[in-house]
Amino acid sequence: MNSTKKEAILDAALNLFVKNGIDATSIRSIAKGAKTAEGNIYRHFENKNDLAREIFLNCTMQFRSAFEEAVEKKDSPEEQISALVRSIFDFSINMKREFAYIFIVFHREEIITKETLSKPLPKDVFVDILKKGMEAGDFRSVNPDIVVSWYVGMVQRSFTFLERGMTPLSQDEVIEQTVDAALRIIKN
Amino acid sequence: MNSTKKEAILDAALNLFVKNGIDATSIRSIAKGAKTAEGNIYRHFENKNDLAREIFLNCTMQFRSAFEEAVEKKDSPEEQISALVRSIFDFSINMKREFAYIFIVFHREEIITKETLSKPLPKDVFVDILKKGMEAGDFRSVNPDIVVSWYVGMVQRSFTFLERGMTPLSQDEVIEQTVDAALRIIKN
Amino acid sequence: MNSTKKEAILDAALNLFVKNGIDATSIRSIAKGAKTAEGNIYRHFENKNDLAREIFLNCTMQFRSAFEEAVEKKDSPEEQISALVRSIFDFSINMKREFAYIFIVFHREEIITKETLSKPLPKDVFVDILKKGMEAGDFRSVNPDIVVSWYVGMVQRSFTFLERGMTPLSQDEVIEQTVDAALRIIKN
Amino acid sequence: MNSTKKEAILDAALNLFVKNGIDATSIRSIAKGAKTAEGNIYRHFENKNDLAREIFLNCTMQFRSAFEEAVEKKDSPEEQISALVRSIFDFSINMKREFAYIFIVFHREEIITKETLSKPLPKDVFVDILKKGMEAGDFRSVNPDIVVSWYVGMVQRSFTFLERGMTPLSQDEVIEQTVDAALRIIKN
DNA sequence: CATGAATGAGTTTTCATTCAT
DNA sequence: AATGAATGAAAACTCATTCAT
Repeated sequence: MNSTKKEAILDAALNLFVKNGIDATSIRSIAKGAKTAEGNIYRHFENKNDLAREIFLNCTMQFRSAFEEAVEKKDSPEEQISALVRSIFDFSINMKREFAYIFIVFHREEIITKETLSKPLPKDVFVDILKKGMEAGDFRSVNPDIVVSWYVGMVQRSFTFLERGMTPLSQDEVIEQTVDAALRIIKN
Repeated sequence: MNSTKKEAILDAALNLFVKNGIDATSIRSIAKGAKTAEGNIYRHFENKNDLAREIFLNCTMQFRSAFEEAVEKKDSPEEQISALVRSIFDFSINMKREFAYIFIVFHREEIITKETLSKPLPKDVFVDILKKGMEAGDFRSVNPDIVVSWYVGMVQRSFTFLERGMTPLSQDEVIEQTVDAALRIIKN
Repeated sequence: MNSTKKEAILDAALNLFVKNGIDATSIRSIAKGAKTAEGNIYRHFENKNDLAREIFLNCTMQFRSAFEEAVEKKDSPEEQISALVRSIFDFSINMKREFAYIFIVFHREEIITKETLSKPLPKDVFVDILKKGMEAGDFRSVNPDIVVSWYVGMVQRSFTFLERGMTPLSQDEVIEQTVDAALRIIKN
Repeated sequence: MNSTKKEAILDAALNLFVKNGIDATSIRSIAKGAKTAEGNIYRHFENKNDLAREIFLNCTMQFRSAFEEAVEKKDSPEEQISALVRSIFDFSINMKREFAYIFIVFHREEIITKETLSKPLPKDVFVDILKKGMEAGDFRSVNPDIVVSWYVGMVQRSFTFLERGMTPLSQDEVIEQTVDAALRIIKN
């Protein structure tokens, strides 16, 4: 499945980081999971933080790609926003590890340096669509950055409620209603 | 400030947990912060997780109290919801440590056991108001649990964007617009 | 049951020392077992070793008393030796804690100082009978100290074999045969 | 002397365990004695109990080998039993650490699990010779397991008396008389 | 007399990282 | 390139002992 040792290491590390947390994951357990030797990890990554950072960049890239794909198939801004919100849910379900990981590391400044955040981020796709929709008069005028932050927060937290059994709704109901709420926020 | 050693320990631990994360905070550093001996922490708490759990319960209790106070002064459901959303922001600003801490521990199952979640939670206050507003016809009919999850997610993530400099808006602007968006979601 | 706190402490300590070992028994657990406070133990004993030493002296005194009682009822040296060997078994069964404890501490020089061994010891009773039996011509001439050491060793180890299920014999069979063997060793 | 680090650890640990007891021996002191780092001990052994267990197995293997060698050179059962009892003394003198250690750990169930005792034990050699001697009519009929337990107990305790200065006999006298007594127990 | 909070040195164990092979 | 033994600092936690109340 993993063509190279490096990929095997990245994959094993992501698994363990999400399952047990970054601090509770030892280099030795990553090496075991990747079926390689401990010392070998240091051939591919400077240290544990460097490894964690590279995983973060992979995850955000995939998140961004998911957004780009979601938008491509749709025409109207409203449909595009629907598709985008839906794609956050899709990502959080199908790429559970990657979605969880992004929020696990996001506030760890030893790992996510300012420089890391200077690369293209997932939210940029969202912001572009919102801007177009506002210009076209489909959406009311709001700062698009804050809208994206609302959307991500809504999905993330409603998903947590779902997982923790804190809401009686089904997964599909949560998705439908969140998409609906997202549009209510910005429609004229 | 801290009348008892136990309070000093709780206070120092909260400081460090929020600043450096729970795993990266050693018992020794907590002892140092509380100006007590390491061993003494174990007289008051079974172990590190037990300490973390007690802090969580303190924080959620305070969060809930903040909600209850916010609601008291207002009459109409709409004003009450505005006040509640605003009080999340207030709490996230004035009780920064407590607010941050709640989300830091929330998904750590070694600390937040099912039993921990069986106690009265902050969101219950919110849910009550939403139900009343729906009955009174002020709000459209949506599952109140999911609405609360949206609100908390919106505030939490927009606050993170604010802190990380990812939005050009001022703090007050973020608050006003988030309160506005919150009402748009549920109004008829 | 324990008329004084001191007795309660001695009793709780003996229990725990035999069950878990001396090192693995904390002052706190003794205090808990004796339903008193930790600090209170230091009112009655200088330190943990002092407590362990006093228990040892109690146990050996009781062991010695058991020997004295066993001898009293018998007349001939042979019957007396039989009764004594039997009484080691009796003691090892009825005063299991005390018997086990004696051998647990015996080689711990921090606890059993040379001075401790200068007091009247259980084996002295044995030695007296053996000497009398030799003088009377009932027993062959052997150093009585070494004979006692054999007897104690035989009982102790055969009892261990019994407890560990390493012999198919019943408890009574082991006792009878050991008494028989003890006599064979010294008879003319 | 120790070709590998692992052997150095085993050797240093045995020294300290016998000298100070297992509980009173810290991993740090073992590491120091073996001239290695503390952490390295955990590469070779799971934990302290695991280390103690491996030492026990080494010791009993050597004890058994000593028995096997002792028997080889002799023909008649009586000579063989004499040689065996003598070899317990030899072992207790020349392999003082190993002999002492066996009895130190024997009753610690965290270390000597039932599984540990399922391996070939020293006493088996003894039992075989006794059985042969009984069949040949040289010895009276007694359960051989209990006889071995007597022998081991006699040697062990008479040796303790010797070391503690509790008998006026010399080492050689103790040995001769114990061998003599051992035969008296089983001869017809 | 009794209590139990406080101390701080000590214990076992883990782990990121290095390096000889 | 790959391995995994070795290192030693640091972690969580324990405990005998003291002492203010």
